[in-house]
Amino acid sequence: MLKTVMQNTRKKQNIRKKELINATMSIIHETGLADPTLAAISDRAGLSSSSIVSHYFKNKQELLKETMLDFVGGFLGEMVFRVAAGKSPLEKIYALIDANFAPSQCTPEAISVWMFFWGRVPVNEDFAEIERTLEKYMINELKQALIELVPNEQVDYFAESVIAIIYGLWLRFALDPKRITLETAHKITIDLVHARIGISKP
Amino acid sequence: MLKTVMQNTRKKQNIRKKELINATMSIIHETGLADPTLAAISDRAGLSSSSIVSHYFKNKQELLKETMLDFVGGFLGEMVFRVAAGKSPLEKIYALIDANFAPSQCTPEAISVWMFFWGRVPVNEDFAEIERTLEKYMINELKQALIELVPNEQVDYFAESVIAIIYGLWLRFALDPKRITLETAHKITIDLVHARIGISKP
Amino acid sequence: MLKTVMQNTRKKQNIRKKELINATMSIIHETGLADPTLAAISDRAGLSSSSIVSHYFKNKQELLKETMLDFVGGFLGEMVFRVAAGKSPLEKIYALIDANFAPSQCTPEAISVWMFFWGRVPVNEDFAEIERTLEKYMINELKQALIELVPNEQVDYFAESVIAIIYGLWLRFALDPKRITLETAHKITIDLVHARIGISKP
Amino acid sequence: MLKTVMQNTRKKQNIRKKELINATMSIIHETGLADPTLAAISDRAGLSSSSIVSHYFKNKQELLKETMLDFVGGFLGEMVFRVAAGKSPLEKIYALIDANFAPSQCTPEAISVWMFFWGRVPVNEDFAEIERTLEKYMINELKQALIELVPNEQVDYFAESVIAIIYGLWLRFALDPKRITLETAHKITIDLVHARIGISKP
DNA sequence: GATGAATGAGGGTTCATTCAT
DNA sequence: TATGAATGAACCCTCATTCAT
Repeated sequence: MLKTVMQNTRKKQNIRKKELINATMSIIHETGLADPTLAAISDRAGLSSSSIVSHYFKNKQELLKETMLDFVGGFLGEMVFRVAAGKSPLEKIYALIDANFAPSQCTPEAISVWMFFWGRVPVNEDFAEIERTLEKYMINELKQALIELVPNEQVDYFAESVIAIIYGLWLRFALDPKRITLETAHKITIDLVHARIGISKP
Repeated sequence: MLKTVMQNTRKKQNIRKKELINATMSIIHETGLADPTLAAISDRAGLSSSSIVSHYFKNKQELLKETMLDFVGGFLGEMVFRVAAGKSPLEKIYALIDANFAPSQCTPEAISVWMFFWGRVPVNEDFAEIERTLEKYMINELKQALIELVPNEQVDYFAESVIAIIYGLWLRFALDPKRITLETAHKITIDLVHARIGISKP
Repeated sequence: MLKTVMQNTRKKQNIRKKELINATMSIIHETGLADPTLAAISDRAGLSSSSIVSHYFKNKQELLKETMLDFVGGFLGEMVFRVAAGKSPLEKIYALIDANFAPSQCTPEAISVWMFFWGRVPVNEDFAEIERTLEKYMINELKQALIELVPNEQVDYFAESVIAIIYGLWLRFALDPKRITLETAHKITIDLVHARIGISKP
Repeated sequence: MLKTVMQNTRKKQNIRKKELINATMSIIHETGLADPTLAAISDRAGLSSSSIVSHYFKNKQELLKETMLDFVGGFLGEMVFRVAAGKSPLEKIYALIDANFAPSQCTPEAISVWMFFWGRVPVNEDFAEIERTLEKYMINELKQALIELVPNEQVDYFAESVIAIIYGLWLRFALDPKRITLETAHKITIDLVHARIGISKP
């Protein structure tokens, strides 16, 4: 009985936290990557005062960190899941690419948040740590697949190529979504893989 | 006589402006991509008061805009010059890639300024306009070279691939310079071009 | 029966109040005489929410007032008891001095609370009233003893001297406990009494 | 010429700083030893916004520290001067006592500031350092005089007695100025000295 | 009785900008 | 040209208090 109450409380609290996190992402998108203010965030979340934030998060930085953990973590989870479902090495690579260009990552809001995140990585140690984790997982999954497709000594090099093209297309897309469609971006990446693997197997 | 005085004055004024622009870049680098404050900038420029800035620039935004014009313009000029020196289409492409990984663009400070610039493009219309110009020139030079190397209908697609990999490697390098050397980044780009052209000419 | 329940309830309530009062003193000591926050106090008392305080006290000021009543009242009671036990006028004066330097008043926490109290007297009317009561009792006890030792017209003057030296040594001790030991402080006061009475009876 | 300008500027700045310091003391007195707010201070100084304070002081703590340096320093200077003017050891002790009860230290505002200062010494390290300096000088002057009046081994003990009675009377006076006049306080101290020296020379 | 949610006021600080000199 | 003075807006954060459960 007590347990139920506590779970409900816990759940309720998490719901409100999630609402604030969502509000944060929403505001980041809306104000164009500028530092979101707590006032705007709490207003968006339907709360009346910015002081409520400290009820749920230690401070602004903590809110931002948890927002990114939620966001990047969501992507990471989806990616790992997709890759795991790949039957062959090549399929796994495709899955990884697909994850990067998945609809959930391509909404205007998601793009804004990614840009916000990347732009702050060099300044924000919390963000940097998240980025390191993200990159570790991505590069790891990629290498595990590549190792069966290319000579050992070329794995690192190929992995870097694939990651780079994904990041690059993402950046291009974010800088001006009208310049390139996601489909094209997706295709370019796949083609690159083909080309690289093609020339690596004489 | 008066003209000479005015020219001197004008020249002097430009010198001071350049000093402030350099100070701006210096501070951007030092404070880690955070919004530089006028106080920090004027201090770095050896001026004692931040109010002096409005003698040379309308406001902070104007200073930032001119800083980016100076910085991005410098890169653009160098790039155009290098490409023009290329004897063949392929050489021109190499030249364009070389320009992107040129030493002048790879100092820690230059990397910081690039990141600052890119991160603000979605927020700052002035920056966005500069970015559009930059991209127009780059893509133009690239296409002029590609048109002689690949079928017409593939030019856009190839150009986008090359630009994307450059941007991607840049982003990777900026996020963590220790993860990849510029030499590797350079080589990956060149290899990509080879691979793409390779598979496009069976 | 009902009465018993109510008494128990009343007793329980008083226990909780006392816990909060103790917590208040504990926090005052720990945070170094700064204004204690209700959050810190309720946390120290083992309660999870600061809002519980208003169940037991009207508001923060009331809690502080009752804390001081408890603390100063404790000292006052002890002092009155000690003085009453004195057999002669001189013994009563000694008892009064002893009470001021009694172990219970000399713990680091007690010193902090005294300092907090004195420092707030000029600001806090509740505290001021408590201080007036304290002083009234002390000076009264002192004068009743002195009246048998010195000429009538000098009683006020002597009383003031003794009280002042006690307060002064206390302040000195509180400002830096390492500068003077309590034993020395005690001795100085006794000596003063001797000296004063000595010269008053040629 | 330039020097004159700089001096004027410097002087002007110091004038404004002094105004803010005076405003701080004024507000401390008026709001009854509570932490003065920058808004109240700048308002009192005739400035419109609290932000101006950071033009002259790093932050609030710095303003408070300099206020106390100014205030306590003023007393210390006066005391040292008075003591130096004393012709004999006894005169020097009288001078020290006089300094403590000098009119400049006995205005209602001065009393408030002293109470504010003492109350914060245990919390504020800057204040503590000032207090240590003050006490060092006072005790030093006192001992130099006492050494010619009482046996060597009693100097410390006597000095502590005198300081304590001064502090005590001060505290008494501050807690309720109506309870004791400064004249009486002064007389009590002098009498104590007589009494102590009297009994020390059998 | 006890908890967590929510509010609103207030404070210190930063900063771009304007103005007088 | 250059400086220092001054302003006002904005922001984050703390905290006592109230309310529903």
